[in-house]
Amino acid sequence: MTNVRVRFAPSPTGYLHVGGARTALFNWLYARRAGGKFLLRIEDTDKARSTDEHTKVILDGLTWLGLDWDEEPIFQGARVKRHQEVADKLLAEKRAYTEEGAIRLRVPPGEIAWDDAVHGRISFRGEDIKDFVILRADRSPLYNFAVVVDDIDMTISHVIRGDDHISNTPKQIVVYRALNAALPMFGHVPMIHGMDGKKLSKREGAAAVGDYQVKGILPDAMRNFLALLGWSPGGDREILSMKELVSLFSLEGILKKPAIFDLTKLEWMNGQYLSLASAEELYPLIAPQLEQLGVNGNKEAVLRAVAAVKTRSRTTIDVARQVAVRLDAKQVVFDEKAKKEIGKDPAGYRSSLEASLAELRTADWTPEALEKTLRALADKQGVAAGKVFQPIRIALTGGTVSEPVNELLFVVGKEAALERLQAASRQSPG
RNA sequence: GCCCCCAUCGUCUAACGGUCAGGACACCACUCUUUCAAGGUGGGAACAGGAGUUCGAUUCUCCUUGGGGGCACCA
Repeated sequence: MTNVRVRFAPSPTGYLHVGGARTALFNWLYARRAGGKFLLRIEDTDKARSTDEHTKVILDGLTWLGLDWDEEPIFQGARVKRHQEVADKLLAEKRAYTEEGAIRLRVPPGEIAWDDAVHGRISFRGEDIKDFVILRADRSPLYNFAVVVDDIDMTISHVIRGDDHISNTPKQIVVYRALNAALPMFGHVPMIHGMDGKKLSKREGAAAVGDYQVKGILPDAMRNFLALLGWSPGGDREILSMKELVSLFSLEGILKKPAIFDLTKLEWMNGQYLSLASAEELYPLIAPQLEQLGVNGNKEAVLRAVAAVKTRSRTTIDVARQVAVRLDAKQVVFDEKAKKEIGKDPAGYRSSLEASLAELRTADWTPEALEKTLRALADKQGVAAGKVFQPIRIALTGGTVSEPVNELLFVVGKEAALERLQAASRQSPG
């Protein structure tokens, strides 16, 4: 048993920012590593901006990333009575005073320092900090006060949060002191910046984890990528499972400098996870997207197509698009490169397809047999194998990139493939 | 303006006084191949600057510069 209790305390604003998601992940990893509790507190005191729907977005985002929590989430808005009670107590003890109806907490002079888990010792001076309001005239509590009251009541042992809270920490320490409560361990993790070096904004594509879900990123990849932004287990490890992350995580491994969010590397990592995943695992993610594209194929066919294309894909959207092309001729769109290839020699393109068709009609429809058949055809005609393969690839997919053509034929299926080749050999596309 | 934090390839990072400063993404070249956004091989690419401490600093200290964050009766 440990008494490690960490919390993630987002304010529900309608989306889970990647920075917040990473903070949640670090808290979660720390809790799980230590065998402690991971708790949630929703900072919903700003009623104008917070709704149940907004809270749900946060919870869904965490769930998507594979993060679970241990007790029912606490809602800060439901605790105002408690905040008022504590503020009144401080007032009675003369640690706070009234000013224009509001209650203001005294900040005594002297050093206010703590040993930060990621930065080491950080020190402020009480003289630099003004007495601050903890309860408004309408008796609603303020953030820096409410968080501490809640953290104390929840017996939070470690407060791991973004760097932007460093300058809130001395104020919060003043509250802990006024309440005679022991300080938790504070750890301030650096921010995540966009490619411009500034705070990550929606302008650079996506800033919320839900956006990446929509973009076709796998949760495992997202989690792996996020974990490595501002944290390192040391050494060269890159692809790390949830289990490995838990066993390797430590506060000491958190870097001090802000990290820049590199979408390209996220997509690369996603590609790695796509290659690793089985078609069966990917199926539930691909099927809805196919439906959206208006493609219906039986599961067997979809699985075969997924297996064929996932290695060459970076997102599940890529996968779905390519699967769609293989299952439904209507999804075939000729891209620029393909048109250019055909344009070089339209007659040759068609005659090559006709020759292949003649052989394929009677061929055994297995990848091995198909390759033999087509290579034999190329030999017979005295041309490079590519002359035979490439027109088929273009006719079948509308593009110049795919898995090996024999596998492609197999995935599309005999009947459909022959139809498409037949059609392509008769007319050159747009 | 005041307070605080930070500083290794373009980006993510390794290094915890002695390394030809390593890996990954991206990029380039070559290679494999029937194409590639796949595989393989190789290449260019960094210790912000200046003082110290030390036999020896990327590593420790200080300064400068640069970047970031915060200075609410927001969270």
